[in-house]
Amino acid sequence: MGPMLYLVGMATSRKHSANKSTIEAAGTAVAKRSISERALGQPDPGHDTGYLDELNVEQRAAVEALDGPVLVLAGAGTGKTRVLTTRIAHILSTGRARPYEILAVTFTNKAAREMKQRVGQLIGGAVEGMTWLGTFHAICVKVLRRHAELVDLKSGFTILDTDDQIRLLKQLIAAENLDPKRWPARQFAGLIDSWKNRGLRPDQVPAGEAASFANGRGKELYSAYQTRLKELNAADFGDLLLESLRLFQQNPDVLAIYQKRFRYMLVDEYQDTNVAQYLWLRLLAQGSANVACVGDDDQSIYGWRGAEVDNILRFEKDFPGARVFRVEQNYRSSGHILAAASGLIAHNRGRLGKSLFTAIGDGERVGVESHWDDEAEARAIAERIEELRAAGHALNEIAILVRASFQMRAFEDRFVTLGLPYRVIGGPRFYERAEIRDATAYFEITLNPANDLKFERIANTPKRGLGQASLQKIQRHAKARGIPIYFAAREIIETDELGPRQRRTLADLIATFERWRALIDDLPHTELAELILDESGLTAMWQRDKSPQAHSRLENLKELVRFMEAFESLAGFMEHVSLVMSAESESDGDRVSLMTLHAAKGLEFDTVFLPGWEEGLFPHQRALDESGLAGLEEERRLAYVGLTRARRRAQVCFAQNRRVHALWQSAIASRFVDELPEDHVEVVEGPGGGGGGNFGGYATSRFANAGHGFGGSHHTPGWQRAQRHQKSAKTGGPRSSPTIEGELVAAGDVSSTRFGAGERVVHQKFGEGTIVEVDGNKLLIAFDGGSNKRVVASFVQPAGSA
DNA sequence: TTGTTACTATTTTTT
DNA sequence: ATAGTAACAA
Repeated sequence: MGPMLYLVGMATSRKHSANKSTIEAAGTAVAKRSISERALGQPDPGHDTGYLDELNVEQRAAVEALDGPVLVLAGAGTGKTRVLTTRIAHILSTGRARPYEILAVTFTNKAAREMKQRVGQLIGGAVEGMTWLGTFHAICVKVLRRHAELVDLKSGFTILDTDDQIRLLKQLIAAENLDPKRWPARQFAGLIDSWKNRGLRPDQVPAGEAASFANGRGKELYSAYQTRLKELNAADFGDLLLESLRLFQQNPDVLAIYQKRFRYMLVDEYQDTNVAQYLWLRLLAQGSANVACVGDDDQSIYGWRGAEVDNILRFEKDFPGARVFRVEQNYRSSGHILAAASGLIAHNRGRLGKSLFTAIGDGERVGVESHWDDEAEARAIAERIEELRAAGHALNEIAILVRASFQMRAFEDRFVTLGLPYRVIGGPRFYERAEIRDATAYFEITLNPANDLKFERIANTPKRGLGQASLQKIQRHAKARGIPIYFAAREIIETDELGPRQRRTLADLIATFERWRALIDDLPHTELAELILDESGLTAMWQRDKSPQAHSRLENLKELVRFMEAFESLAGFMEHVSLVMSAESESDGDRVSLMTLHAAKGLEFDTVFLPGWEEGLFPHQRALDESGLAGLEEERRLAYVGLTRARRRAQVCFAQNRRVHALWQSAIASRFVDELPEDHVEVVEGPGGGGGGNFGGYATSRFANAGHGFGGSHHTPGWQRAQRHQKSAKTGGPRSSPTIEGELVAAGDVSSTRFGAGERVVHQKFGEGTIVEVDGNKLLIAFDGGSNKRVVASFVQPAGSA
């Protein structure tokens, strides 16, 4: 069905007659396109603009509109980054600006890196001159370091990470004699963050909101927090933006410098900007007004952390004379997938409207399938993956996108038992891991003893008998003398304030730091780092640790030192650490990717599995409760993002029963499932097609629709239902028999293993255990953690073999 | 000061 | 269920 150029998606927006014309325009685009494309295909005489030939008409128009405000609405897979990078190349090659006169902002370091690299491909070494290409935060830091004194900071200010922030807030809450249980620091951190996202300083917070925390003392507390930050010469992430905004607002002369400097401005993912970023940008754009924002309102999925879709919807009003370009040819997905995604997103009301089309052809329809529960779901998907692999598909081209990270467990369990290589994307970032934070805290104090929060972090890590009692004494002394804790500690060891034992350990610690500090200039920084890791006892601490992750933590520490080699000095490295909170390294091997939908934005795969499309989970109940219709629409955009990640195959599924927390709940299909346009969907119906051998019970756990599921086929005993009613069950089936039918796969590789029953082994995820039974290449292991699992032999190692 | 037990919250996540 | 945290006891 369908013409070569497949047209999909209706621009659905109540407003703008413009959208109507979009539909019509899209209708005629097929014919017009090829003609105008040919017409424009001729190289523009005069300039060396070969890079423009790579673009289609729409992209090219967006690139060539250099003057004045421009909004580029670039749908999923339409070459958004290409437009941005080519635009930069165009500005440079037409001599409109020098590299350092272009401001290009992204949200993530990854995006910044990619942009830099791709601009480099277009224009060569000149990218190095693009000093103002980076994340909002990185650019703000750069500005703030130059003018720190104007916002009550010193140029060497430190950037607080989340841990530091929480620790500080805890202290403040305690100082105000508030019940830390009733007023958790975490929650307050979130509140402050949301204020900062909206560009609100303490005096600007609406009274009602400020009163909502700490018995109405929220505002005072926020204010106290800011004061404390200045005392510590520190800024949190929100401050980077907020303070540079204040800098511009309160110092017109400084603002003028940057307005003049940035002749051209480009913003990536504009739909993700928050109010503070918007205000910041608008101030700067009042200079040259050559601001180009690229984004897709349909992919705005970060509303919950302050992003304002409104920014993109309002663009034409905010930037008078703005021109809007739509880039609508999708180069990623085949027809049915794109059509399904477009049909789904058409249910949203507040959107600018786009009609994506693809020339790739119809391809496969989007599969819709239901399963009995989350385990059956994982089993079925893993099975499909095995099939794809057997058919020659690379695992790297397969992804499973979930709504919430707890869903990953079922898949991980399944993959581990099958021995299917997978990788989890997202999760705790490298620099957020405890061992890395501890290590960097030691580095930081060596460089900068005045960093109180870091000192507090490691004073008793590893445990050295300096508990909170001692720490409090030091803190009190520091406060009384008005000096940083480190120096207070150095003074207090001269007194009898502490017990003799604590006094000695503290003196030791301080002396060690002094010794390290003396070595900064004499020792290569990586060697110093290794020395610090050893002498601090951190290495020993993890070597002693018997938990299954201890080994990987040690690996991480080694990785950290390796990572440092890329920097010139310890100080250079530390500056980097505070801003670049990611260091992905493991991209090796052919693996299935497992991640949240949020983490998937910007990625693409041949095959995408979208499990868990159930009411309450997706759309998530909380999104609905907290944000109503807006929340629902954001969830729908998330579904849209998920579908549009797929190039050739997308498989949606939902479970009829899902364990939420501890108890089983019956689930109903997500409304999004029924919003998919029927013509582009392939429903896997009923148990009829099953009968896959002896394991029919699992192979046939596919029902057309939940709700009507006559789930009681031969292999679905009543215990599930029983479970639902009497949620007492201690040994729910899943736990005690995790992998009854592990035989389904891995049958090809039954070579005996080097293991025997009774041997001690280590598993990366489950820790140590004893082999109970050997069955081909699969081992039944009683893990010390108390669980019995069946695991493929290649996933374990003999215990004790480092 | 450290280790134990009780209690609670549990979407998404960058900088 | 479970993990992370906070109060409590040794």
